[in-house]
Amino acid sequence: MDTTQRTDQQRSADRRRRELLEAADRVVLRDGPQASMNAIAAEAGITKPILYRHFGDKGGLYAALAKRHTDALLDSLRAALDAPADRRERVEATLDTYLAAIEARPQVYRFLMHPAEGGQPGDPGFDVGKHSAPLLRRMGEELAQVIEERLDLGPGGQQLARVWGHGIVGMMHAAGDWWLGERPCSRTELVRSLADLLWGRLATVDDRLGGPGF
Amino acid sequence: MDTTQRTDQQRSADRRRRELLEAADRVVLRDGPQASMNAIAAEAGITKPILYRHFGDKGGLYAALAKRHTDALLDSLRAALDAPADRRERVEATLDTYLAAIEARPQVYRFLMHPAEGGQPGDPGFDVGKHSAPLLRRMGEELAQVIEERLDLGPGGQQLARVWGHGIVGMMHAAGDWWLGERPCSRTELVRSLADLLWGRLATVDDRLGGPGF
DNA sequence: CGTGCATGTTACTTGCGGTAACCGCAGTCT
DNA sequence: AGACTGCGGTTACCGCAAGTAACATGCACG
Repeated sequence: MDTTQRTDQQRSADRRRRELLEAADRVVLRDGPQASMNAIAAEAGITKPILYRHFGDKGGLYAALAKRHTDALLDSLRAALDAPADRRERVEATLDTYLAAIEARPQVYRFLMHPAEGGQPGDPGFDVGKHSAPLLRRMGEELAQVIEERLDLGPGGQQLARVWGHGIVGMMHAAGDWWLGERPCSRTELVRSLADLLWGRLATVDDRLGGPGF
Repeated sequence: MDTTQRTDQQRSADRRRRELLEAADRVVLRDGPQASMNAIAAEAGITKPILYRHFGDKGGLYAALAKRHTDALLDSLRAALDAPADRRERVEATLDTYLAAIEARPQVYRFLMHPAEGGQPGDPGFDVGKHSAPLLRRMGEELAQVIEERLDLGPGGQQLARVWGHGIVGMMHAAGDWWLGERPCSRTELVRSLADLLWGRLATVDDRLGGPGF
């Protein structure tokens, strides 16, 4: 019964944790990445120290929250990647899925990408080595794995796949970020342009008249 | 004489400003993106309010500092872009230049990429819409311009060039960030892999045996 | 009943961005 | 000379957010 009690407690703790995460989600969706711990606690109907008991520090809460969204997004991306179509179509579907996601919930997206990692706690041991958003890294690694699994890249293929994974993800991210800010064209146009880039059009397009090309 | 006096003052103010920027540079190089205004002021041998008189707020100082480095980096990139060689070589040179820069001074690079934009001033009007690092945007626009100037992309070419500019820059950035953290290969290898990606190898490589390719 | 133990609170500390108010010294005007 | 002004500088402060210590409460178990 000690065990049953433990599990009971653990269950309730997990439920609580989820409620807290959903509250955090709501407030982040409303206030953006600058959501304060106080605000999140208030939204959850409790006070700060409980948050800290559950998540350690803000980074912990961020990590938990990010994991949820990242997992969800990665699931969508995997689905697009696994669709029964040719390579180009799958690439386009994946790009479109990502762009649709960031378009649908820009606030969450910004939170994931810009954790505002600066730490000014008395303790300077905050991990400064952490820099870019974990989301990018995870997407990069994931894509790398898919590439490596499915394409025959020859010797050194694993490394090449990782470079490509991170590179493609970065391309998607930067273009998406820019597009989200300026909305210079439709989503489908953007997808086509990026896919064209990935398909090597940069290498084959002609120079402009009167000078050496790019 | 009013004018001469004004210019004198302006000169000295500009000199001061430069000194301050160099001090800020030093401390950012030492402490990373989390450098505090106090620390910067101390390094410059003065106190906070002067910094604020010169730069308005932290964002202003960041912007000034970022402009310096961004300008310098963009100059290098332009040089690489303008080298007398064929397109592929120029692309590789550009990638290598960027990677060499971030490799040489990772702290500055992190500062530029992650301004820790969160604003908690009493004034809530802080521009939350600003998100990703201006450096990325500027590089993207710059590259877009070069692409648009030199390549004949047909109708809609300007838009395509911008997408590509931001996309390529993002690819470079994400791959570089990952590489800087894990150092999985040499810089030249990374450059080759990225250039291969840009050259459309993704589209032409064979599927792995036994399943549909990526 | 009292003893754990998890849950919750209030009240505090620290450190940062940002500002107000004051200081002192050049030069200038009368 | 002596009051006026502008500018580089400082101290001392506000507000706010992260994070913590210490105290309160409810509930199972012996």
